[in-house]
Amino acid sequence: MNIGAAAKETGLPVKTIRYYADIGLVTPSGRTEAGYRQYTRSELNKLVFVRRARAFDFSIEETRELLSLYEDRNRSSADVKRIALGRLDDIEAKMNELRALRDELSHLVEACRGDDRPDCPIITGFARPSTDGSA
Amino acid sequence: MNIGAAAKETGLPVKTIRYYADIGLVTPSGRTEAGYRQYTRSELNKLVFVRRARAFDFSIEETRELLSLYEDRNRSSADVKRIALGRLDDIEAKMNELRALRDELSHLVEACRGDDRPDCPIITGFARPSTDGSA
DNA sequence: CTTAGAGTCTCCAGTGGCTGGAATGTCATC
DNA sequence: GATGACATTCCAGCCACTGGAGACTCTAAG
Repeated sequence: MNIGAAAKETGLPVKTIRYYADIGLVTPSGRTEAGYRQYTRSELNKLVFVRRARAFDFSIEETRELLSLYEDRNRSSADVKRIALGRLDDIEAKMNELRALRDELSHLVEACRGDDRPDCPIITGFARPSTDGSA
Repeated sequence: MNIGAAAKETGLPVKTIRYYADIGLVTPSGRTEAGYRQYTRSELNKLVFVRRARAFDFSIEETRELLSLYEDRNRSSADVKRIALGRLDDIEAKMNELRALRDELSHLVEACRGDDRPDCPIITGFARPSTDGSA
């Protein structure tokens, strides 16, 4: 199967599949005489796996690790769980960060009249140094 | 004031301040004979403003826009509010995305025994194509 | 057989927002 | 005058692609 068809099957852009081949994440089983990458059903499965893992914001390196576990018939589920839990922590941390951001920003937005007058708590809120106001 | 002192005052790395000068976000008022960037109180304020805006995940271009509003004595607060509301929408969207991610991933994690056996719902969950399962 | 168009190849450059490092110059202090 | 902290420029790298140029290959139509 050519790269274009593989792209359609997996929902990944052609460029991305080529990139994954370049970095050795999912390498095609072979090439045609003309040099066209050939993908088998098994590689398509791996590509889908990668797409899903990436959709969960696993990094390429984490995905590579998960992929090797995916391919390892003798893996322990503990190995996989460990990685997933780490990712879950990252997600929680990011969410907390965003929540704090949203709360602070929405306070500022609510305090702002949003009319044609110049006074704006958003601007003044940004101008005052909240972190390290030593000077 | 030299760039190092400006860095201390504003809480920004020297490299970053230099970068902001390069891209014309906050340009130093002048240079010494030796070519050292000189920062005035006013530019320090702008740098702090930028640091705060960036901490809110405003992009450099959004920050540039906010900064010009910050400098504009005749701005309307509506202009500022519009930008901030857009950012707030981005934050909400990102949070929803992360929430969905977390929920799905934590389902998988909960279903995984995490022992030395190979069966792992995380792996199988990734392997099945959830988006576009046309093939 | 030719031609057009779609698909594929490689390679290079750009994205955003810095960050690290090399090589060089300057300033203050001993 | 030597040391060390600070400054300069420029180039490269990060991440995970993405776009584009220029060349080749395949397929279908005429």
